[in-house]
Amino acid sequence: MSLDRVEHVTEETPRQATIFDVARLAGVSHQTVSRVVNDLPNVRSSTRVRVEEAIKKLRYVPSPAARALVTRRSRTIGLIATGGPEFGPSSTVLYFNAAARDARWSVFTANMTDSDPGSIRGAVEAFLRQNVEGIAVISGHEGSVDVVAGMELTIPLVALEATAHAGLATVGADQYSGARSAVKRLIELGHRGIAHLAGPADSVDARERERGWRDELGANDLSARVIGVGDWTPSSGHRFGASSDLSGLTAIFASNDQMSIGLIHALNERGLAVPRDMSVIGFDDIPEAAYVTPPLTTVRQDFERIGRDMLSTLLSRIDGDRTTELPQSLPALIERESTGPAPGRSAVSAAGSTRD
Amino acid sequence: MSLDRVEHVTEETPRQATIFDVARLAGVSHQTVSRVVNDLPNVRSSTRVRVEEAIKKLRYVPSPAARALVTRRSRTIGLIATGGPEFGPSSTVLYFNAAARDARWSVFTANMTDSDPGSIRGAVEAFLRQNVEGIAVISGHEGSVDVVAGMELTIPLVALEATAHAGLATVGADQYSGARSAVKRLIELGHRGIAHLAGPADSVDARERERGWRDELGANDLSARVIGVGDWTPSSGHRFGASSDLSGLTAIFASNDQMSIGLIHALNERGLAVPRDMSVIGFDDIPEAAYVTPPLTTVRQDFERIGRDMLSTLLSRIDGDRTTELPQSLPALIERESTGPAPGRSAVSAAGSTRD
DNA sequence: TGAAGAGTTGTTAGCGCTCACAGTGTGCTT
DNA sequence: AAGCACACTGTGAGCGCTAACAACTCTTCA
Repeated sequence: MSLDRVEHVTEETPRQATIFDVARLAGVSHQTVSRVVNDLPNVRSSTRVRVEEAIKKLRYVPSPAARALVTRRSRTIGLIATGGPEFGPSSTVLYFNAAARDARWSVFTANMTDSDPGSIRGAVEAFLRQNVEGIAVISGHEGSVDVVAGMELTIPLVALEATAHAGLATVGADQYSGARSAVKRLIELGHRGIAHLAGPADSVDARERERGWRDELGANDLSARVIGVGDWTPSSGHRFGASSDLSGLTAIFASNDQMSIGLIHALNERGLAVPRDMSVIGFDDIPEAAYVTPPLTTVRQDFERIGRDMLSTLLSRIDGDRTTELPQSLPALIERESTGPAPGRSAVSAAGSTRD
Repeated sequence: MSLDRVEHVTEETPRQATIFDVARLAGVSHQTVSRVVNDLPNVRSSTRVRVEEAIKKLRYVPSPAARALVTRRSRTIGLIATGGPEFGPSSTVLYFNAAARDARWSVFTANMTDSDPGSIRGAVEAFLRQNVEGIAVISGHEGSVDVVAGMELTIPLVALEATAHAGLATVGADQYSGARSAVKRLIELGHRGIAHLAGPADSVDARERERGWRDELGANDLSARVIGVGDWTPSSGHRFGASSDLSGLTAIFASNDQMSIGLIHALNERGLAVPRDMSVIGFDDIPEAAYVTPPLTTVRQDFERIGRDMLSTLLSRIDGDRTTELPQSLPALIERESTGPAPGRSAVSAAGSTRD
């Protein structure tokens, strides 16, 4: 007596119905039930209906464990996210998850505030043990992706990156062009001394933004100067804003909005008004950006699209399709009030290369 | 060809080693291997060592699918998170995940931007199918928890809430006291007309903050006025800041920092300086709070602690321990520059109840 | 009319693991 | 010297499912 689910006076055992229970009720073999459940052909429609009714009646749901055991598939993805609760990555994670839910895939998440190789490897191993069919990495730190890529997995890997990475699928926004468009606008406004407040050195996005800034300046024969390398936080923006030498500068392109906010605050503390004395431009367009003082000019990224693109790329890789193009979205410049015309040339002492 | 490293000439079958492979190599039965793997007693230490060596040599990892199939345990948790990428919930989710990883549990996440009952039920059902052993709900919307609670699950459920919910475990910060302390400080500063910019009506946290504000005013015989019910976003704060009748008011307690930022911006647009004409106090202490203009006085919540508390509460519930006390952390008032002494009484026309 | 063929259904054997229980050997007691 | 408890180890069954194949029931057309 193994299948006796009753036996209890009242105390109903809520044991899940199995494929055999359904088979018995529908008067077919368990295999036929399996066929119906998996939507395979060659089942008479009258039989199918009978089985479906039994399924409904017994509230049968297939056991993923049993299924995974025999098929070696899990319909499950592992997601590695490093970094703190910054707006951008958080949003991407959120929409990646939402997209997976829509596609009826489950996702395991491993969050870690740091990104040391050991933790990442441990997380990947845990995922592997869970039979995930693909891994996604949403990380600011470039190293994270390399660690995972270096593990030579046999399952697909997708990373959030601004540039193509040797041999692995990356999805993201075109940080480079976004940065160039920001700097271009500054130049149009008459600025010549345009500094950069960079993001962390191990972030590809940060490097791409810096490269865009540098190239746009170079294309206009303007000289480039980095006033600091921050860590994305407002407090790092504040730190460099407070301590940097600002001579010859009329504009600063910060690598994200949060640092811009800290930077502007520090500028104000030094008696510099934005944008009168100094224009500031950020990156991301966080929800607060429009409401700080002054409202921030920034480059908007579509995090929802990036998250969803990552998922669909990963899913098509899992389906064996390695040819699909990798999506790259184009960030858009949002002009608000932290930027304005360059102040009178008097202030632009270092703009020796003004020759446009 | 991108990640295809396989295809090696020798055609090694990379089939995962099973418990039987280990048993054969170690010269014991599979059951003994199982004992070693599960750290059960009654295994001679020399045997144990031999088995461990075999495990290492074969790179054996137990199959969770097989294990789950027989034990009906999965060492897995389902996490439901609703709402957008706001700082608070995102942080809680992040630290909950991190804590789970530390405890060697896996977590499935279902993110949804809305919180309609159908989606939530669907997510819970998916979790159940995956044999999760517990469910956590991190949601601004009160309804979300009720939906899950209403499903009468047999597995433990933990929710992020400010108040005890009928019969289910909730973890959170004491929003009520946090709010009271904020309002108390405002009163100490001489304010009498202290309005509230509320959070969404379906948020328990929002209601608790409002209740704290109201009670503290009542305790001081001050009258209460809500200038709007926002949705946590800066833009809703801005909307109410722009349109509200502010007569008789010298301070506003906003239900979160983001709305405070929008609110202050609107105030400035109306020619009101903060804190000279109006003090504003927020809630959460988001990273930007210290760097906006003026730096925001706010009530700090320890999201890391909340996330970790949620996990440990859930885990102890899963272990059958229903008696553990539910952690409640106490938010701390952080006083910065968006609050100041009440302006001259001349402006306080509606403060008829000024009698202390 | 019957045999090939297509459509439909059932049977069996695992997937990799744990559980329950049945053994085996060792030391200690009487 | 027999008995017994205890530590250790092995055997068999079965978790719920799918894959492979066997078997059965109709058509259909020579």
